[in-house]
Amino acid sequence: MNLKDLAARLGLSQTTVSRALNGYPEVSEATRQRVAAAAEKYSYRPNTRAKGLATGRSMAIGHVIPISAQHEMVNPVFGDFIAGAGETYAAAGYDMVLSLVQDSQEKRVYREMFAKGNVDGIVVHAPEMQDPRIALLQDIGLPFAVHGRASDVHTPYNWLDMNNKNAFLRATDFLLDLGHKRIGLLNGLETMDFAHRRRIGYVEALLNRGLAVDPQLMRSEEMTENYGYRAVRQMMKLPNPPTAYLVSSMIPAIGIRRAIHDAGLVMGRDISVITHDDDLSYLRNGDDVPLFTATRSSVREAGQQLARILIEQILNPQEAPKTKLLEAELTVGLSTGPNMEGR
Amino acid sequence: MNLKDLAARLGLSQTTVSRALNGYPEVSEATRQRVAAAAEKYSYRPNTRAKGLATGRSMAIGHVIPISAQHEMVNPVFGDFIAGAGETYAAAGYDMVLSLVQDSQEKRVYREMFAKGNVDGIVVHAPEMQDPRIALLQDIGLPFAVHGRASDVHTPYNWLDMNNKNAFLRATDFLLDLGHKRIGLLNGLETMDFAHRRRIGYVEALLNRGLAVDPQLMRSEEMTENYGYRAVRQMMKLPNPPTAYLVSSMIPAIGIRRAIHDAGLVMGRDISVITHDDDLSYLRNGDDVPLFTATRSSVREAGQQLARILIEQILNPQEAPKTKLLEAELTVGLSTGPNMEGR
DNA sequence: AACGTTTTCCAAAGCGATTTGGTAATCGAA
DNA sequence: TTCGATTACCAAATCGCTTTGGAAAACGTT
Repeated sequence: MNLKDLAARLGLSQTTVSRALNGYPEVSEATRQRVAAAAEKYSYRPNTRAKGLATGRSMAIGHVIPISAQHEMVNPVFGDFIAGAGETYAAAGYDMVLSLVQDSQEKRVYREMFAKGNVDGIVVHAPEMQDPRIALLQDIGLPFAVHGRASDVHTPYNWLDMNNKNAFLRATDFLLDLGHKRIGLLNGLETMDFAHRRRIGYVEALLNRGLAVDPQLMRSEEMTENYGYRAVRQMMKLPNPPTAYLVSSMIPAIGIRRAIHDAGLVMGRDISVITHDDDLSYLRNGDDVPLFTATRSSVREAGQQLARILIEQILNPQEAPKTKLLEAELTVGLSTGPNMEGR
Repeated sequence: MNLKDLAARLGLSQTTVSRALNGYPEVSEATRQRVAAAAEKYSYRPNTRAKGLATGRSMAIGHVIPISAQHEMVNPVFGDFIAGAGETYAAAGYDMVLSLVQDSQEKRVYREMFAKGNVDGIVVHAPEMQDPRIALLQDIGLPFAVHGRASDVHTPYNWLDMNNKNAFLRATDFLLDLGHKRIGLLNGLETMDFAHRRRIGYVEALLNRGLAVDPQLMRSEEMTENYGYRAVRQMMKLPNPPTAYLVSSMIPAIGIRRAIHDAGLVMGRDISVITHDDDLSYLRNGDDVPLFTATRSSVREAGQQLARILIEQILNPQEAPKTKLLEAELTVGLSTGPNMEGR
């Protein structure tokens, strides 16, 4: 059933039917009712492509997920972020189109998306410190919003970020307050902007107390379970091993827990662990009592809010970019305790 | 830059330019070259919506992700499946459009997707035993392919499934061969078809050896880490607790590991665990030695192959539906050992 | 040279919506 | 009664592509 048929069935012109359905005023209330009823009856839905062609908008938003050639890992955070964004899109009538792209091809894909006109805007994932995608998208003139920030990009753009530096500063402070002096940092890849900011927070907290920053205690890798396990096993062999660890995600934190157990120690008593917790739906941090002491910030909520920012930008292209910084919440769980060394 | 402009610049008709770019024969090789060069130079890309309107195809495939109201969890498997499917789509020139939908609304969404014509086909996720979506999609006449199967649906349709029954039968056999008599089953939600089949495999293995099936040893819940922990803690309190566990995914398996440790026991020595492993990129089962004994089947590969099946169906709508059953591979890791009870 | 084929191109008609630029019909006020 | 304004509708243009139905030019054959 298309507009033409529907109009014919109603004995009206396509114009009138279209106007009636789209809420334009130049249609009498009576016919509007009649049209609405018929549309319902024949379950008429305007063809997306035709509508898009006529209006010049596609009512779709693109998410380009870079798959790096070396470590072809899908960010585990991705599912929940998408779920959040998807809720907002659905409510606003937007579709979400996903492209999985080799990161070498990413720029080409952005240009193509614009040229082919199949999205009205783009969400940029996993920004690096001087991420070239931002300048590219500004250059192209395609509305976009970034999940995170790029430290070395200084032109304004839409972003939503968790306050990574502050979260890790507070977490480190918390461990220092418990008497820990040697704290291992298991960071994500520090080419990623978020990881870079986290390290800054960690370092700043140490320096604030006049403590030395030991490169041997700092790691930066992709956040897998094994990474947590391996890194901690190795650091434990140091002459002066850490008494506490700060880790970037629940998944390596689980690996840390395993390493601690394997060494015959107890997490929270012998060794303290704080993790960042993205509040993933399938990896809840304990039922009532949080398992890990953690800085928590819901990635799903981030998805919701960033989607809203982008949609607003699309609707009002002249408006200045919006930014939002979410603060993480520090919840104390069972994985931390006072430094018992030398008691 | 659109077709009209490009044709004007070349002094050719839109027809000729279109044909040249789409590889039709009625264009001389010389002008084809000329057109290709100009298209490249002005980086011309046909507008997706216009092309779709003209051809009647949208070159997009829909994935409807149901979000159930009770437990609004995003399946952790989802990211990797999408990654696999995405590779195939990209290679074949298809876009992927995602809809996150409250499961109560799901049927409406399928109908709308068809009516609005914004996808050429659909991938059905997480089928239940008598999944009504299959009949619905057949009724609508929209090409689709199912990741998994629906036991109670007997009309032919495209599907790709892992041999869940066989995997769990073999895993159970493996534990029985090690001398375990009481084996706990931590299954996924058994309204899901895959979980139902897994239970059948488990039960069949027990019955084959004339062993009783104890309902107290069988659980069926959403596959979170806490689920694994809680269930095993509880089963351990039984007068006659299991000496081994069979679990549906790595994530609850990690919870089981925690429960075993917390009880002061050693996994693989005191208690054996076998898990199914979807081979997720961010949850590898150990580095060189597998951590868990597991039945493994790559969900990413499943995504790739199912996407291929669907695309074929779209291109040849008259062809009979295709099906594919992947066998899981049993890899022995550190989490299993002989039953030491009473030695 | 004549004639049928093949090659190479083009004008125009779609695809299914929105939107522009109207026109009758009705209404109110002078 | 007349005339401008308002109401309620419509025909046709438009978005950017593909595709149909030619038609002119080149070619081959006799």
